[in-house]
Amino acid sequence: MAFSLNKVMLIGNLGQDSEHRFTANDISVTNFSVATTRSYKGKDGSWVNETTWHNVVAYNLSDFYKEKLKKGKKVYVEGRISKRDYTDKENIKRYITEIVAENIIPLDGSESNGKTSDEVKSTNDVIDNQNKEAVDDLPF
Amino acid sequence: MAFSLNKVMLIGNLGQDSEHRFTANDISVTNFSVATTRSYKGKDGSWVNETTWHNVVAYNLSDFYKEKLKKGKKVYVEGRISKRDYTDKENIKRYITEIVAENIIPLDGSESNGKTSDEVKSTNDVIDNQNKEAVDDLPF
Amino acid sequence: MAFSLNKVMLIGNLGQDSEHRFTANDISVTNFSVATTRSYKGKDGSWVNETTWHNVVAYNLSDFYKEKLKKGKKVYVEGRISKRDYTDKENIKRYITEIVAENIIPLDGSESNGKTSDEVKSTNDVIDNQNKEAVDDLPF
Amino acid sequence: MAFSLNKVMLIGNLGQDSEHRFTANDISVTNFSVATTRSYKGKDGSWVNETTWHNVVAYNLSDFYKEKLKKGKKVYVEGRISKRDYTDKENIKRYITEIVAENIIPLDGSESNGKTSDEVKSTNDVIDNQNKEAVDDLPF
DNA sequence: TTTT
DNA sequence: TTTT
Repeated sequence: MAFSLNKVMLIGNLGQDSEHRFTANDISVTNFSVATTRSYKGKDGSWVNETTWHNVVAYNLSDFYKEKLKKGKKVYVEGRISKRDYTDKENIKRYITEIVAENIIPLDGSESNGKTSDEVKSTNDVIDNQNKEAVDDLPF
Repeated sequence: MAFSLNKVMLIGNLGQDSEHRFTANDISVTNFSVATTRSYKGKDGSWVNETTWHNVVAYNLSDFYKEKLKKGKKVYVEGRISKRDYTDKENIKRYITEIVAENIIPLDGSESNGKTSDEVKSTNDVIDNQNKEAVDDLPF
Repeated sequence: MAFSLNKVMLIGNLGQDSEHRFTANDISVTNFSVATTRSYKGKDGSWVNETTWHNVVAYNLSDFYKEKLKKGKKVYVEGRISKRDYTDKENIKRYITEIVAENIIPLDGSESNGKTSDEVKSTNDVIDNQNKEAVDDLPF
Repeated sequence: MAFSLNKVMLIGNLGQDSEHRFTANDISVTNFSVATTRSYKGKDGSWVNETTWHNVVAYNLSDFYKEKLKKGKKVYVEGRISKRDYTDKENIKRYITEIVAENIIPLDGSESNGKTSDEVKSTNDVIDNQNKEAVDDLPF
């Protein structure tokens, strides 16, 4: 079935600097968490803030994006919901829900990084590599 | 911080009939699961189908929608990602990720249900009740 | 500035069969229009239906999709807003707003077309060709 | 038909300060334009930037949002595509495509405006007034 | 657990 | 011009 849609769009701030590693296949993997907050009026009429933390994983990000993904920075993330399970050290099966990023837009001021848009290229180009076959078999 | 975005859009099929219950506060709660499938080329060049099951919860759905949400039916769901934890019967803390539906569009043929659009009203109207204060304090 | 987002998502029905042509560069161009309808309560309390027609253009669609895009069929279209101008036969400058499709999902029953998913491939693969350089220079 | 979807999501910068007026019915109307830019590789291999200007209209915005919508500011706009026609001063029938905003998120640094989130309330609350009947009969 |  |  290729006739389905699984799309997530987030705008929020990073809780920590993003973390980077490489797989045995030399795929770059970036992880970071994004907070979104919903405000609603509670029973007593006061506003309540409810924060949700989203675990995001991005493959083959360029250094340009890695440097942008720092603690506190605001970012737009578009991707898909992915679920996987693992067994923790206490031998309990755990389930994880992650957002696999397919497009990232840094939303904070540029702080004059000296890069031209020619150097940066489109975000889409940077991330579309995730669909390469090797990535699809990553062990996570 | 109300300046964030947490949006999910799904198109997929229900794995089972939706389930309905009422809370002590008389809030109608509907649960169902939606499958989305991603196809990608595996290492050996053949197409691989990867299905993700999404748990969806909708508040205060009208009977019209409840009747549409049957096993196998295709549906569009727009909502937000919500996470909560609970302790299972073995006293293990478990985390759940759900989609809280804010808009639902049935995508299957009408099968001539005889309702006029005046009777049905807008989906948005039906679901926007979820933002009523009572709902925000549901115990789940 | 590559740090922007221009995304459109439609679910609606085709008003007519899609039309197909090829450019001098041998790029396949598909055009069709999609209706979306919004219902709202008018001043007198009765429901009013307001239909908007969206002009959609898709590049390099496979025959599989071309055959699906027939009058009356329901479809999901994801793409971007594009504007262009031209001078009509009365020498008046006209402006056109189109949706350039980047993903299409047929939403109507399959009517047993006999194709396997291996033959069909992912919609994304089919349409991602639009980003090839040749397409970006199409004379419209 | 309430079974359709017409959704637009933009992230871009305002070309000018937003403009505000009131209708005879005392509905606040805010207009502004947002630029999005797409980068693609042209035939000669160099990057080409293609900017699209989107006309956005928002109803019943609070002063808080009006003050944020200034020239150059970055903003997220979610809404629907709306088309209307009018006859210009040369008696030519013209067609306009606008984005009717249903959610707006200012994306630039807060510059310490001294408002608490309690004062600001949710963006959604601010804008959902647009669905009030009076608005639906605005003469444009 | 669905669907094509 | 579609659909429910």
